[in-house]
Amino acid sequence: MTNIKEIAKRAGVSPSTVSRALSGKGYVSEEKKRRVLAVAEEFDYAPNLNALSLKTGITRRLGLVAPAFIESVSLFTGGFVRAAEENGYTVTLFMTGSDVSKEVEALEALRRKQVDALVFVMFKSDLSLIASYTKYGPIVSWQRIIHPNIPSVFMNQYDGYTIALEHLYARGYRRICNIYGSPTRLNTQSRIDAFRDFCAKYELDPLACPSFDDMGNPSHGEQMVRWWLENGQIPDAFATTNDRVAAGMVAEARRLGLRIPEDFAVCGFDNLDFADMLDLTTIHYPVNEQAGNAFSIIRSRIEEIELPLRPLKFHLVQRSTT
Amino acid sequence: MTNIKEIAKRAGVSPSTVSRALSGKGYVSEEKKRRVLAVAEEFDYAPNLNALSLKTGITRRLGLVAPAFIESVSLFTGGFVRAAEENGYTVTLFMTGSDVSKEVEALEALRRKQVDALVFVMFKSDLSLIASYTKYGPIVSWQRIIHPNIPSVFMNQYDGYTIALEHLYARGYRRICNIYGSPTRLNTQSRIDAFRDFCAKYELDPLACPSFDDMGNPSHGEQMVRWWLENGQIPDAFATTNDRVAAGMVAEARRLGLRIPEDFAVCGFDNLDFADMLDLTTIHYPVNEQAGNAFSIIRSRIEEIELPLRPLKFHLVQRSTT
DNA sequence: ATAATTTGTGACATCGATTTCAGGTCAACC
DNA sequence: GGTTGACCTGAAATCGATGTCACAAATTAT
Repeated sequence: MTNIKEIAKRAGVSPSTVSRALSGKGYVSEEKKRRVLAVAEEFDYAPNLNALSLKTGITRRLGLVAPAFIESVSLFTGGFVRAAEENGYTVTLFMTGSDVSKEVEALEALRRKQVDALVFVMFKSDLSLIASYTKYGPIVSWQRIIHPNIPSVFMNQYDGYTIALEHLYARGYRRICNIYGSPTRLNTQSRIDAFRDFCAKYELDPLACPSFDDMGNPSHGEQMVRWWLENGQIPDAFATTNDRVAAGMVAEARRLGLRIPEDFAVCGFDNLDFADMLDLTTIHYPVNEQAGNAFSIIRSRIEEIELPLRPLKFHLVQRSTT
Repeated sequence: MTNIKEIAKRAGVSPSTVSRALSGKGYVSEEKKRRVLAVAEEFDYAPNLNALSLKTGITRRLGLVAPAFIESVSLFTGGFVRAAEENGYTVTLFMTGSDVSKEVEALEALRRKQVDALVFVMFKSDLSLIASYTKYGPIVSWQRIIHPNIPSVFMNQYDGYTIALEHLYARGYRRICNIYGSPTRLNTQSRIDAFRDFCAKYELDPLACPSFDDMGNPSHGEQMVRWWLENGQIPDAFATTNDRVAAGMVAEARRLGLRIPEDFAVCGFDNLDFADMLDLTTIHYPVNEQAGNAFSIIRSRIEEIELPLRPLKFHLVQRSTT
């Protein structure tokens, strides 16, 4: 274990001088600097980051809290880690399985100074509980929330959903069915608003087709197709929560011998990897870049600097399901 | 910042006694113990983990090094993080983008005691370079390698590939085409062996159908389909590197109006999430459990204990593409 | 020539914990 | 009564870095 003291002894100087020589801060004579650098090189010196963290109170480690590493989370994680590493930060993972006690463990890690800040991809805890930890470091949320101390990097899905609806309309579909996620999420409300405004604009009857709540998995998509086959005429098109639901619909339709988009059209949301494989029309959600913004917010708080956030936009990726 | 000294003062004892009271090691009178615990509670004490790491030389942090968070990596990561967290470890991510210098950064993090051990999901560096860091902590590889100091948790794909081939044979396919990954990987060699033995067993002509190397992405699968349409009669069935290639084939076939499995059958490998959505027959690879084994190896080295590894097996998941 | 800076260096305190060590009390045992 | 050992406690060293401070030498300014 070559530490700074060891190097100091070998180079015939004090530990303070070694520290100065290596960090480049403060005055050190050229000659001693050379000697220290040579010795450090020779004895393969590497600073102990734990000592540094203890001394400075800064770890340059960020915690990312997510329920599981399903695809959209992986996308976010990838973008976040890239941004972090480019700026000399490192990312520590906390996997909660939507278990509140695991979320608390992540919060405790912040309190115990294992990480400098946290980003919650998704959480179940009370917002007030999470907020009570902001005194230990910045906390950012991807999940759309409103709280003075916890910035959230959500994108307003009103715009994205409107793009989907306009696209379906342009393709000639008139009986459009909405498949929503959890009604308690703010994003769902935005989508409902988007649909209402869309109907008003084109003078469509918003009641011509029911909406469905709490859909999110492929199995929900499968159920949806079967439900319509048993309960009346299937709508022209479906605007869905996400690609996973849409994928379930496409898969079930194929199994049942239905044709897409002739029998019904489907538009996904997110543009995950597999959307391409399924040839699914979808709304591209720039998750990667958004994760970069989450990092920028955290960094600007930690380093107390202004950082610009990249403006992000949804856009349509048309494929063969509409 | 309530530290142990603060608690000591408030409780009217020495820091040593506080430490003993909280850790439960050594003698402390019942009365002082109660007092210390009460004060710690009251002042919301939480130990500083950096101080602990510095003192003990142990961080209980593990590094996971991967090129990117594509699906199979996410699966591995999920399994690894779960196992780690269950045992009081935390996982820090290093994303390399297959860049050797980024791999070195992860190795340096081990040297600087930011993590206690590393698991490489995949790497490009020289094995000898990585091996030179094993003196700083255990290093485990998922990528199949052979090195005395770096255990690798690979599964022999001979067995898995044989299952795929036997299945295709049982379904009546005789002209079977192999789509391999990188020929330098040991797993590819195992698959080639599996195919040779398979042909010998059923007296098939191993030259009746060419094999393809270096395939790994959906786009490769698409190219493959088009290549066959231009270059002669398409084989009965394809055994592929992974689900991604298989997905590309399925997608392209649908686009071109080919029927699967009538025009050709496809068997994937890995059983990733989207295989289900595509209704893809594939070989299930227990990545999750294997990640758990990777953790067990690391833990057994760190804590110097014996831990059993779970025996893992490939199995077929039949869906509609064969 | 003297005052004021700039440069260069090491001793020492500090970050926040654990752990060793030395010393003290008290009961039990021979 | 003296020895032994369990119980209890706090001072001080330690982990490995940084940074303040005091002091000295060299350089520049007045």
